[in-house]
Amino acid sequence: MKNTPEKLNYHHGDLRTTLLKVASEMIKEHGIAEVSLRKLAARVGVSRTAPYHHFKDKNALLCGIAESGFQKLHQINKQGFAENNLSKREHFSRFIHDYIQFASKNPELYELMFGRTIWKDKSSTQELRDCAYPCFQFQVTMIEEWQKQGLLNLDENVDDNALRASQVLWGTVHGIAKLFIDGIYTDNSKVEEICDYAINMFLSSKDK
Amino acid sequence: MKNTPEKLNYHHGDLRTTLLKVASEMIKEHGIAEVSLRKLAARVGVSRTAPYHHFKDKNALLCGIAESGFQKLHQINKQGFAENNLSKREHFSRFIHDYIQFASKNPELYELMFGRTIWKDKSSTQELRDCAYPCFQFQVTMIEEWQKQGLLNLDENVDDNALRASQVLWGTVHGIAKLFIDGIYTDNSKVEEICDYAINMFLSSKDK
DNA sequence: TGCGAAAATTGACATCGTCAAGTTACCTGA
DNA sequence: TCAGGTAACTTGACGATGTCAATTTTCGCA
Repeated sequence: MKNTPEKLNYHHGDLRTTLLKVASEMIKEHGIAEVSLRKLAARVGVSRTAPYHHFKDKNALLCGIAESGFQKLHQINKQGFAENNLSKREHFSRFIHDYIQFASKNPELYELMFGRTIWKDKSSTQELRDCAYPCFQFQVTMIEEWQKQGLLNLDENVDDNALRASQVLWGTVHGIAKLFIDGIYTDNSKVEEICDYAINMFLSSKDK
Repeated sequence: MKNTPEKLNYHHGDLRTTLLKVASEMIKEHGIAEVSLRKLAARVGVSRTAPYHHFKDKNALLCGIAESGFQKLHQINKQGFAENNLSKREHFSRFIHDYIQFASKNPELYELMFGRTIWKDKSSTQELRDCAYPCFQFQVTMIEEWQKQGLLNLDENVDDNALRASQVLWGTVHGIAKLFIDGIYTDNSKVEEICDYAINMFLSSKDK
């Protein structure tokens, strides 16, 4: 019944959560650039400086939103990896497709998660790092797994295989995602096709 | 002798060029975010609105800078391609390394060239597009060439090979570049190594 | 009941992009 | 030579933004 949150009260009650939620919506709908603390505060029905009692500054709030993005992505990866009626090739394929799907469906969030706004100049929050690193690490571990199983078309002469393979692979999906998100690749209907092509390029010949 | 440009004159003489030059320096030294029209104007020794007589708005000025970036990149690619005492494998390798080198050495410029500031929302200038598309196209053509020569580890079942291969390949280098530039990959000393690994992954087995 | 801390507010400031109106310098044609 | 138009440039102003400082309101606990 009380679905419409009444802002009668001086104390909002759960402003922090509300700010994150509403800001996420604003980002999703109008893009990161359109989010200002003042507009956000207005939309929540609170004074312009109220958010400062819950976030050190704008950057901290954005980090908070990015956190939830990493949680979501991490969860997606874990789900895919846990799917146990798939061949390793299918697992690999699913990982790539899931990743790109996530990026295409949440372009603004993805931009925020990996954009320089946050990571450049060490402006990332400790909490964000605590959220993001396990997510990164999980991806590295997955790829390491496939690499050990000989799924990938890799260079036997390199020692540091696992790390390098995952760096290149992540680079590829990240790059494709970015090129789409930033409007350089424009034909969105080709996303999956490009992914499939990438997957094939990465597979060792015997697994094609 | 007259190396110090005297700003005595009401009419600057060549403000447009100067703005582009100084703005480029500012970008290179302090990053895109630190460039404001006002600071730029001040540094050039001109009033805050003077730039508006040479550029429609800030975005147009940034596009102007990006233009020169694409020209530089295009030139680098052409040079590499023209080098005729290299094997095709070496050509391919050089292309990748050159690209990443360019990105690492001009991170802020690269960010500008491919960032959403410019390409999102069709805010790119016509002149910029006239500069960028040939650059893109050249890359596609090069990759198409290597693909025809059977250099790449690609999927014979796909029709649209050339375009797809170039999209994936560009995605990879772009992604790696971005991950470094945006501060997610932090060990810059490993750039070349990662590139070499990528190159090996892309090469068809017989060419390794 | 009273009091301290937490939550929220208003006021203020600097910075920014950009518009409008005015001023200055140059160039061209009579 | 000079009149006048035009391009280059300037000052003034506006609204938006992030954020600080000082203040007020409310809550929860002793």
